[in-house]
Amino acid sequence: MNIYGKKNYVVLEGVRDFNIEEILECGQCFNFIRCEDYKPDETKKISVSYDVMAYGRAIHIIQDDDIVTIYGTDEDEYRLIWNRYFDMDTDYSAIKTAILKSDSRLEESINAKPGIRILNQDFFETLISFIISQNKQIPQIKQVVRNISEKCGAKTVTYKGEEIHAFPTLEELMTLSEEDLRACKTGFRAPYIMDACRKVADGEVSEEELRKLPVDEARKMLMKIKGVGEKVANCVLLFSLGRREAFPVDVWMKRIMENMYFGQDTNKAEIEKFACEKFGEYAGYAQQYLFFYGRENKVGDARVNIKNSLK
DNA sequence: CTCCAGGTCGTTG
DNA sequence: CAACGACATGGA
Repeated sequence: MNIYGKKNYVVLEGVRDFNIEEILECGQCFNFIRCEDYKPDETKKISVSYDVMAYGRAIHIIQDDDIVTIYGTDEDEYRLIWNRYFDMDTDYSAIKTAILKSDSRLEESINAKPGIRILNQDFFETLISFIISQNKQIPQIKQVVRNISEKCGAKTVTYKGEEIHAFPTLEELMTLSEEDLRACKTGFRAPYIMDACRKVADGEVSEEELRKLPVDEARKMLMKIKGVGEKVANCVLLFSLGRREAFPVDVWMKRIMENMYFGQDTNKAEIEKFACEKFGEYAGYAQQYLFFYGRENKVGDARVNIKNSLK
């Protein structure tokens, strides 16, 4: 991959295993805006463009096959932040090979979304975002993340010069009362967010410690926060702490795994254990390919199965 | 109107 | 420890 840095943008050429739409829309990240006003160029196969907010900044990304242009940054900042954010130093073709070696039946899922990458997101933002995610749909999670950002996140600008708010830091979020949080439509999760802020501020939950601890102990530490259970903890481990062996099991993964491996109702703990043994250090990657594919195809969704059986 | 959503908590058996 | 309702909110 070649990197061309200009004053206000960076061009990546020869990018492999990278599809910005798949990366952002696969459910790991909630802080981006799909730019529907962008007019696709039929001849160049440019599909969409995105504003992505992370690490207090806003960038704009356009992809044209293996050329990715990131506006609102420069080469130094790219190497400092975005290279790691997009997990660019990881060889995804090797990962796909390893997963297929564990089970060749994942080929369909991988081929459906071959450009997925697991982002390295900010720890605090990921923690709060996945606390919000419980019992909500993705568009609503994104809306609440926006509400909170606009309420107390620092102002920054998009590549167009439009004002936008970054996700708040711990200190910024702690200026909000429970009532303020409820006004952001966090609902019953408001006290959970308060507890997460308090425990991170106290150091009872420490990013530095979490990065050192064995994964099981790190998960336990995260679960000391009220509103953080097994699934949310695994999402934080996978999406912000680089623990690719974590395998979050939600309603979708439950359906998908029951459909693929168990053929009957199976509890989440058993599914997680099975997947971790099967995919090992690549469990998190496997989860993401399966999740996105299964969700788009509504695998195991009772309502869809009924519809299909009526045809 | 009813049901459900990238769940988790608190309470019961 | 498994089962189950509650929890805010909005869309189907």
